[in-house]
Amino acid sequence: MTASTATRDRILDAALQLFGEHGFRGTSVAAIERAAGLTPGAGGLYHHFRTKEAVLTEALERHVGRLGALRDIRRLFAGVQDLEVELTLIARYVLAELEAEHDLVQVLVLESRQRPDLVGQTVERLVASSVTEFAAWLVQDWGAPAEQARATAALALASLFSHRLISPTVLSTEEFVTSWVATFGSALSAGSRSPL
Amino acid sequence: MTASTATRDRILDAALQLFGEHGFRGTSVAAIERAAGLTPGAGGLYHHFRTKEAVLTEALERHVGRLGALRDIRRLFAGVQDLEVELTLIARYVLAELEAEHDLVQVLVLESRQRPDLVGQTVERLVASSVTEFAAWLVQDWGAPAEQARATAALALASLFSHRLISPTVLSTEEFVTSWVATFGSALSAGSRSPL
Amino acid sequence: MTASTATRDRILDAALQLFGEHGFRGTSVAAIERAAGLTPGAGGLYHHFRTKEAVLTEALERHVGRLGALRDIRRLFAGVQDLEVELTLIARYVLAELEAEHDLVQVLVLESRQRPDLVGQTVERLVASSVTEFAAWLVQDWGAPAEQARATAALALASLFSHRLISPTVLSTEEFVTSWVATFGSALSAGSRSPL
Amino acid sequence: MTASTATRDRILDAALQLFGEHGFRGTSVAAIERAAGLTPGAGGLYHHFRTKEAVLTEALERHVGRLGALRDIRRLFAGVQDLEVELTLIARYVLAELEAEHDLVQVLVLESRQRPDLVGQTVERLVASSVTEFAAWLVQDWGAPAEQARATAALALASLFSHRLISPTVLSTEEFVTSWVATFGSALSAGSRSPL
DNA sequence: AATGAATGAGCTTTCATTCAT
DNA sequence: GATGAATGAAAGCTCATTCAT
Repeated sequence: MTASTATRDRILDAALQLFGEHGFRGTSVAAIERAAGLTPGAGGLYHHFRTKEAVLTEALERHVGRLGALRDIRRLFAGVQDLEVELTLIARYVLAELEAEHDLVQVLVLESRQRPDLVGQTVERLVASSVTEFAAWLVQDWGAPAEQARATAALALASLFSHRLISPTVLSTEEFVTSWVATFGSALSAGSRSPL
Repeated sequence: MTASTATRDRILDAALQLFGEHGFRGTSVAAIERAAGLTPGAGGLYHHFRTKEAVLTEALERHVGRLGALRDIRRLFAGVQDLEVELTLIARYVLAELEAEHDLVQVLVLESRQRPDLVGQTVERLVASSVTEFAAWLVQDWGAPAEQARATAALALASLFSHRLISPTVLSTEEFVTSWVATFGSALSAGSRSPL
Repeated sequence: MTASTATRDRILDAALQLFGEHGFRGTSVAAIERAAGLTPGAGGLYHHFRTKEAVLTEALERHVGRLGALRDIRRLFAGVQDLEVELTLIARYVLAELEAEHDLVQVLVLESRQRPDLVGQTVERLVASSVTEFAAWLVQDWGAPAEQARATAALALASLFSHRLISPTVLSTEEFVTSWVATFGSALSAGSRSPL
Repeated sequence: MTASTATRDRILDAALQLFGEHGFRGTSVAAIERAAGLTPGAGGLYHHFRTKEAVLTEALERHVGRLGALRDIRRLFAGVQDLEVELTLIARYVLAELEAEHDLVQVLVLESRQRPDLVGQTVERLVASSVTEFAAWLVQDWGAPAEQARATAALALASLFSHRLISPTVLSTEEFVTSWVATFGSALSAGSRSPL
């Protein structure tokens, strides 16, 4: 079972990376086996998973937990006092998470249309809970009006999600973060004074 | 020539839609032929295109021009006087364009990793020019400081690009637009007074 | 009909050459059309021939007549008096004919197994009549014993047919001819004196 | 390994035969599979060979060694004393070899134009070494003058190579051999007395 | 647990042939 | 007489999956 588990994990990691690089259809079972150190094409994968699809499902389940860390925003950044400092920390943290789980993100992007049930729901849940957490933090720690908080949180996260489209071609990550903090910092300040 | 051109166009349209739905690899030539009204599997497509890949290339070329309309921001929305009104128009316009060319956007997202030369460059050019145009508009019409304009424009467009991730699950499009206008409107007002 | 005949002939010539180069199956109708100056793939060939096979049949018929010239040995080389001189002329003539109709020879070689009825019989007839003519010449002009003449003629022609296998790698054509004349010249002299 | 090797060999044998009968292009992978006892069209062949072309290459390599036996002329027929007896043995041996490896010979003939590098060189090497061996035997055992020996050997083998064109239509194999021995026997005798 | 072999279904592409223009 | 378009059939090859060893 020890060896078994090790192989299982190697398969899952290899698969997620390959799925992220070439998509689900673009990745053959043989390629996964090769990347996991098994003989390609010999079907060794099927001792650990019933189908190729099951590999995807389990790989997502296994990795999605980590991205869930986005939900911990409130816990992680409570009590720093200064809005701009905290926003900067959050932006860097979210971008770092997205980067660390880039394979996963890529799979989610690539496969969400093909597997709305499996992947689509995962994405929705992830986005929804992140927004909710972010919004709650804005309300609790910074006294943002509830109506506005959710919308601002959604917008702020939305722009972070598109970071890869902007950086590094159009803007460096640093400039991106600075601008992000300034924009949403000022929006929040303005908002608290006179909510939309 | 009439029938020929008609079939060609039908193939291109069908292909782009299918590529957007199932990706390039996930779309068979037979499926494209069927969607274009040809006998599936009979290879009729090859009377119009040398390879399946050539279909992708031409479909992108043909449709990218339209999305290029994003570059016309300055021309379209000059002279409305009121910042909030103009921003609202812009947001709606960009979202409508993204929606109208959703097949294309989807293909760009799905295939940009597999075909960095063909698709990746297209995306980069599209994003870069949109940001540039938007920034120029901010500077010329609203006196935004040049340094800040580019960063704000990038951020504003980035959040629009992620709209589909947010709406309708988390926020309705209307709420999204309202919030977007408020956020970037206030950021710009604040920015002009005291640039970063 | 004039233009028609011209196109017909161009098709036949182009086809025979291509068949010789790439075989019957290896030559597409489109390739023949292109080589004949028609639009490839447009089926123009079918205004002149019912099928691709018919092109082969007619091309063979048309060209086989020329190779038949091998049968004219007797007429061409009667009365030169000197055996070695005449044999040299014959060798060169046969090799030149084989070279001139090399496309045809190649087709006969390539397709004789696939089409024993069409091609195989042609080859057999060609070989048989050449041998007969050559033997008759040996008997009439050089007094070779009839029993031996046919066998020697067969052997002599057989080695000429393999000339391409030998020249130029192993022997130059000149050396080949010289040796051929010496060999069969001496065989005939020896034979007439003391038949096998 | 047993089953594997058996299937591999069955594929190679089936392929060579089919290539000889219908040529390389005329033989489908499915046909080879069927002839080798695999499910036609299922691609089982590709577990043993990377491409159809690789099957040809390996089949040639595997069988060419046997035809190489033509090079053993000297060793096989040393010391029989009587020229006519030895020539008869040689003729029968070479014809038997050509007959035994008729599939191979046929492939070499059919494909030498399409694949000059793979097949053409094989043929050239085979012919050249046969001629060289035959000539050496003539020189060593029968004192033939070196200049003449090579040319006579080339001619003698050339006529054997064309045997199939002659027999059985024009001459029986027996008559062919008898005539061959007489012709080249007398040429050699004449040659030794008065070399060209 | 891993492998070599096999298979059914699918893929992209080619091609001989037909037909309306 | 020639062309553009279409089609049925088949080609070489890939692949997810199964199974005996």
